[in-house]
Amino acid sequence: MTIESGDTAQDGSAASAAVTERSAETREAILTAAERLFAERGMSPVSNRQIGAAAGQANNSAVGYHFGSRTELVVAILRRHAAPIERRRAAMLAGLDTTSQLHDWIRCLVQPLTDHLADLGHPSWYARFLAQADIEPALRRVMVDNAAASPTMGQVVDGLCQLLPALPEHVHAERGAMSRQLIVHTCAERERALHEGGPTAHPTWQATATGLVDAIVGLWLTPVTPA
Amino acid sequence: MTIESGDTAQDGSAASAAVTERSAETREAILTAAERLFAERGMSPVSNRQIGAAAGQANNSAVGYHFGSRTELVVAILRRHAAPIERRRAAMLAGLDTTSQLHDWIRCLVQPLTDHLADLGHPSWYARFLAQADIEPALRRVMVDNAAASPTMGQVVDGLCQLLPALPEHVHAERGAMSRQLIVHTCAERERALHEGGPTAHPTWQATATGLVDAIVGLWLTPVTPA
DNA sequence: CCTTGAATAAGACACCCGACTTAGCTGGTC
DNA sequence: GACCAGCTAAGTCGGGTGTCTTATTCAAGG
Repeated sequence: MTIESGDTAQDGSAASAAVTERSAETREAILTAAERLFAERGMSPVSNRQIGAAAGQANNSAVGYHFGSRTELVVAILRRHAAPIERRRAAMLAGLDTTSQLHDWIRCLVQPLTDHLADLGHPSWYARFLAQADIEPALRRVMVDNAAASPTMGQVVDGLCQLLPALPEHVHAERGAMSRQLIVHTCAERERALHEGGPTAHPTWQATATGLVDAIVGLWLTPVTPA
Repeated sequence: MTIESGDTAQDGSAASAAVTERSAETREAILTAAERLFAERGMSPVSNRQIGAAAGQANNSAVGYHFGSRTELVVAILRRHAAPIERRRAAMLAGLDTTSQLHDWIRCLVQPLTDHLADLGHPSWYARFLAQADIEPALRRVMVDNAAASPTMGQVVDGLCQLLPALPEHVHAERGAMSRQLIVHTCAERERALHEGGPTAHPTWQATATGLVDAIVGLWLTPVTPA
């Protein structure tokens, strides 16, 4: 039998604390292993067996037992990072006021992720994982749904709309998509360079965020060539 | 025995025109099938057997016969599109002069691809294929090597360097990478939307190019926040 | 002490894959 | 006409994978 999605099984009263704790530990181990393997090799070529083995599980179907489907596994990885990122964004939003510039608002878009990546230390895999999930045709929908579910993200978008020049609806949508792509793939590229020991454009995640904010500000403020 | 990479086998004098032509036809069929399957499902989950079957080949190892390795298959797909794109870029470069603006040079970066995609008609898969190859860890190197081998690309970069404000070396590299990411993934996103019948930011590839050029110009002209 | 149920271990089964081998077909060469 | 080389068809084989089934461990409760 598989566990119902979402939380660990503690329905009724039968589940003991020790058991659920052990389960939670292996869940974490599986999530960590899966995130690493996905980032390194991509999603599809990594089998559930390999993930389980990398997580120290001898059971063939350990992954299937704790997470029903592949999609739920990905969602669980996203959720594990979403919480701290949301917390950072909420804190940054609280520091804004009516005198804040466009830079400050866009920084709320970028820095929660880069700070989180910096906090993860070296090596990290989350940025590359995000890039993989962003491309995988079957997972894009999960990505955007997960992003849309973020309450702080909505606040940032609202704030941006008031500061930005009036733009046609389709240009607004286009540049939003571009901003997302820049953030995800630039972070992934830097993380990859860090992992391989190659050269990086910026010495720190903080500097990377600054470069990204500059670029995205320019992207939004550039004039629209009429069709 | 496998064919040596590159062209079809016509060493010595034994190869007849009819045979090589038949071989070229199945090569084309395999390339077309592979490009479509890769774009739809990603690289790794698609097996050589499936590609061969989709190309109408009954042989298990048809792909392995015509293309030695997986990488060479990808390179062959890239090369098939590279030629017409190069041709377009060369023609655009010939139309530039000393009065050309930054917009015009950056258009030489974007429009050869978008025009090519428009020329492919509907449905096309090349943009999504590029995005997949850009992410696949094992294929990134092939991508950049292939791009660096383009002579017209070098001319564009040279032209841009003269028009752009003086930028620190690392910022220059960063924004170049961002430009590439924007082009590839924005085109992939539009192609995906076209394929799924969803809404698109722009009605045509031409308009998409204009939006991309605007964004990339803004990206390059935005001031650099000092560290 | 024995049972209960969750979590894991260990294995069985059918399936698909890549690599390899063999055979058949076709069109040119001598 | 015999021959040959390139291309394709068809099949074999070992290995990895997902799913399912059974056995084992372990803590809590009667």
